[in-house]
Amino acid sequence: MAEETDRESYHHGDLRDALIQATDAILAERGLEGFTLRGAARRAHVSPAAPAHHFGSSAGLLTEVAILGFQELARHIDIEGPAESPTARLKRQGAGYVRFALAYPGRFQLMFRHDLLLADDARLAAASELAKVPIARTIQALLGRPENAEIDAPASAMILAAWSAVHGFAHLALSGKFSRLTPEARSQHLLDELLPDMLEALWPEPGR
Amino acid sequence: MAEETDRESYHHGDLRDALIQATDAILAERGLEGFTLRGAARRAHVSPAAPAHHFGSSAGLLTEVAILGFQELARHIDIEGPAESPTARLKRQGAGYVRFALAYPGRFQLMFRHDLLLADDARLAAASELAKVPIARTIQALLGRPENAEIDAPASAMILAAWSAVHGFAHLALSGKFSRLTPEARSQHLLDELLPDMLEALWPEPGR
DNA sequence: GCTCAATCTTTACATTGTATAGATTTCGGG
DNA sequence: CCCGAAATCTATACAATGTAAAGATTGAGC
Repeated sequence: MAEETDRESYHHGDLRDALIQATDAILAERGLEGFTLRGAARRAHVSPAAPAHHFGSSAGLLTEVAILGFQELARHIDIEGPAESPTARLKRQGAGYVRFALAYPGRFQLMFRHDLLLADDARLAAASELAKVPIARTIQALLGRPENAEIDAPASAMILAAWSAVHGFAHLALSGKFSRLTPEARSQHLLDELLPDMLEALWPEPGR
Repeated sequence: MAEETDRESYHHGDLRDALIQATDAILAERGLEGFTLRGAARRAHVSPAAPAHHFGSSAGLLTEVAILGFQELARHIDIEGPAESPTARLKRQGAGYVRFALAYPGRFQLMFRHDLLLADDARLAAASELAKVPIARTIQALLGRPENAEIDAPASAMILAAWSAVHGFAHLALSGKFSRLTPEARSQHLLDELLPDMLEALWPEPGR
């Protein structure tokens, strides 16, 4: 089975982007386990060694996809909503975090597999931090801090708590630890029942 | 480089257990990325195909190791301690969870990689549930429920919250998301500072 | 228009998981 | 005791993977 390289011109034109798109598509269709560097190259109609020139290695390509993933995650968290209490906002953001993880499990799992990524890539670290910003802002409001106040120790602990709780929930869900339900019904049940209940247990809404 | 199979007798004697031990040792020494089925076979001085007869596949062997991991995790959580408030006990158990993850990262990561395990193995599921029991017991006490009371919805939400928080913390730590510190100092800092602060933010100790 | 660097292919290699078939040993029933 | 069958392990083989090395092709700047 020869590698399909039926292309009109020798040069691809925009191989770098094509490989990133191909990888993202594979993650969506077959999950992280379904990804291989050669598979991505096939999908972009280039030879197995072509990706190396643009990304150095498999980890280089995956790092680019992970960066896009963190940016997309930030967008899922930072959704606009009605005027609401800080705790309600925190819950909506937490739901956004988990909704992203369940909707794009391949992307999400990749983003935290630092054995597959260029661990000390500055842009990756920056993108990762980016996703934390909206949560941090809400926590500050929840603690009654003024806008743009410095993040002190209690606030930082609370941010870590919120992040860990939703991340742990998402990761446990994707690891199959909540799976007594059918796969289709599960996502909705997780988002509509389990997650709100958990968040309510951690940050009770005053008017309840 | 031939596979080393210098053994006095044709049969190994206790290959099944030897392979489990070899795998666990590899996880400890080189992490989960360092594991290969052939490597485990080499370490047990048998041929590459020998494991298949005892475990069917790589996932079969790893599942056995994961089961042991969950049992060991349960032991790390269920440590005896001085008489204390339920919140204090919950924090000690949470610290046990995270301490296990940081001390045995290879094991811990494996336990939640259901792409590497026999996902619907009953014994694995049981071992996984086992680790949740001590936490559930403490939550019941924290909510003022009588001993051996049924777990109602609020309790279940709280258990999920505690589990998710410590699991998320551990997973984020192992994914390198807290890594501004040197690797040696990090574990202690995480366990002595960050984690207690986070748990204190979620379950404040009355006398503080 | 020429040169050179960028881009991509070809080929090759070590390594992996595991399927298949054969060798060796153990063990229980006559 | 012994002998056939089952259990256990080896040998061989194969398709796939990541990527290194060397060669082919193209485009961009002078």
